[in-house]
Amino acid sequence: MTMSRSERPSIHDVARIAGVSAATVSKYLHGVKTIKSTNMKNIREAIDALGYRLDPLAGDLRRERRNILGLVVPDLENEFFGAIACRMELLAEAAGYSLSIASSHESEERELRLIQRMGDWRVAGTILAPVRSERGLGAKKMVELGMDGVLLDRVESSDTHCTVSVDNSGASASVCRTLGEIGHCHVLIIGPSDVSKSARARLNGFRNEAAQSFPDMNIGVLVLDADADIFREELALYLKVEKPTAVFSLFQKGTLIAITAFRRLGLRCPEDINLIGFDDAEWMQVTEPSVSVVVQPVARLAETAFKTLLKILDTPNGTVKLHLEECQLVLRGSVSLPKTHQGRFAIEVEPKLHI
Amino acid sequence: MTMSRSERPSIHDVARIAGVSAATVSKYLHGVKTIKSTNMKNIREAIDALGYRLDPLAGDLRRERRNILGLVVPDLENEFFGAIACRMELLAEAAGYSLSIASSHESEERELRLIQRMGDWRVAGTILAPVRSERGLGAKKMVELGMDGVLLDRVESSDTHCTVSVDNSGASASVCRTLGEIGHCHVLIIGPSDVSKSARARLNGFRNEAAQSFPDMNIGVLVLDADADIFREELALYLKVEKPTAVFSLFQKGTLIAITAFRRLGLRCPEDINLIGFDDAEWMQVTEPSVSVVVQPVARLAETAFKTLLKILDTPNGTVKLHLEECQLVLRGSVSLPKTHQGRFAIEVEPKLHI
DNA sequence: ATGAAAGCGCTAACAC
DNA sequence: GTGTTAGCGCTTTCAT
Repeated sequence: MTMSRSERPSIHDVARIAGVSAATVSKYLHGVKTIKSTNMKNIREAIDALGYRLDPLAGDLRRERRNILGLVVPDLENEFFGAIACRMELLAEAAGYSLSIASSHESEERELRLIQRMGDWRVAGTILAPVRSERGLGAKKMVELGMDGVLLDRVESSDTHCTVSVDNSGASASVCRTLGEIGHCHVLIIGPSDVSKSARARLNGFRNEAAQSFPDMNIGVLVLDADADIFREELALYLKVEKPTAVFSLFQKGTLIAITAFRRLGLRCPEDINLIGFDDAEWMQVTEPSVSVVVQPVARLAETAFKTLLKILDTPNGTVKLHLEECQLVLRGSVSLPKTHQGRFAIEVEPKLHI
Repeated sequence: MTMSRSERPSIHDVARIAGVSAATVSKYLHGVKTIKSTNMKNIREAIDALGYRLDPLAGDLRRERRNILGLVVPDLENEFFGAIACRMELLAEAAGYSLSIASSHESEERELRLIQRMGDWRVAGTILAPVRSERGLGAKKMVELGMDGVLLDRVESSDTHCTVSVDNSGASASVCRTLGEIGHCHVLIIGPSDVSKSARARLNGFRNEAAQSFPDMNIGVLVLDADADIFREELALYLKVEKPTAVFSLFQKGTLIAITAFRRLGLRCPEDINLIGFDDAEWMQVTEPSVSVVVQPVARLAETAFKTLLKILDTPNGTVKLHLEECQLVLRGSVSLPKTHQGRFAIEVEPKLHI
């Protein structure tokens, strides 16, 4: 009773031992119910005896559509995308797919190559969190190759893709309203160097809300375009000279830099200056003061993107659509809150530490 | 000039158009030099005309050994393993492999299933960062399935696998020496609930060094076994009652909790109490005070593990071996440093902020 | 309810 | 140098 010629038993080995054909074993393995029970028993026993396991790769080669999904994120070292990857992994698994995870290391050229590679693997669908936007190199390539997929997180609406993103603009408007209502008339916004869609949406969301609700608000903008240390000095200079009463950081790194800048200037927060950051992190609850932040709904983001992808795979002619997930503004020690406050977004004040 | 029957051109389409056989195209694609230059040209043109791309899956099915490597880590949300995954991705790519990344979500049962799955895919080799240790479910399964691979990061030496890890024990000894030389006689060590090999090595490394060099040092140990908030209260109670002069946290979360506990008790750091944490993070340079830490050499860890794996794939009978990578103790504000200090490990005092 | 046969796209042995 | 042939391990008609 020897195996074909390879190390590992194939479906034919199982078939031979069970006294049926490979086709029947294949059916058994795929849950086809119309199999004589004696055969089922024989097959089961043969599988156990051999320790047989289906080779997903071989199946995928034969199948019209492969059971593989691709995920491309800008950076796996980033906790946010790490969390996204974690969720996707579970979701893909639950849906019977393998997930191929890759990261573009914040390079659009690499993003392009990764999309190409996903295409090479003929993945059934791809979730792309682009480096830049829905019009970046990767998204274009997906169209060019006719690949199904959804765009995630640094995107606005697109007419070629379904996109899933956080409501950056709305969340920033909420931040603006919060600061405005407290009475801040001069806010400095600090943003990342890259011109990612989300950063721009955050900036514009704030500006538009200010223009509408607080026309007198003075808004400064500083962008980190070189070294972090240089940026910190620029920031310190601005704080010293212009004396804004609040800082809104559009990205985690900026939030960190702002705190260190405050400390070096001897600025007390929230007494001398207030701070709100976009995107939460564990350490932000531990700094002195703890940082008020816009919390992004990572899990919901992943789920929406995934469900949308499955829907696209089901119905290739689905409508192209933008999904927006709402954020939550969590106020902590870095903002001096007045007695009453109300905003369109959920606001949680000094929550229990979730470490 | 029609393609076989599939959407995408196959190697046969290229062959037909170029007027050669598929075998020749295959050779061309794999860099075989002995091809008539007119044929090379024709092949190149056919490939361009069709937009042909090699299907790695089909090739892998045929090949004796697949060009896929597996990476299993405990948690992708964890920056440390995110960084590991990032490096591995690049290394695998450079070596001509696809990398399949999966995370066990800190569950040994899941780890087992993931190893099984890597086996199903017949990956050429697997890098496993186990949930528990070199004797966990995943490592056992690898042996059972005869899978080649190396174990990474929560491991000591094993006689079934090559293992790559940080010198936890040595780094902790260095921490012990540092604290002892400063004059601390009562140190509280806080550890994670899980009984991971690294946590145990860190604890023992400290204890052994203390036993040898500072026999009078009083060492308390507190383990986080339930909720973080409960743990913080236990910690606060210990600090208040036992009054240790230094805390050594074996894990990031513990470091965070220690800082908040200090603040709530009104303990000034480093005046009233010193703190050293194992494993660095960006925010640790921003807290007040900044946290002294043992920095793990992530990049070197990944490289060593990867190189070791390649060596194993080359020479199946290589010697089983433990690779230890040295850590670096970085002293920041949370430790009150005396004038002179020397240790076996590199010590960097108050470095420039790298944000 | 089952099996024979064809083939997914590629590679490898070997003959020419 | 190049082509022929024979699969890799599986799925999928389609006939029985």
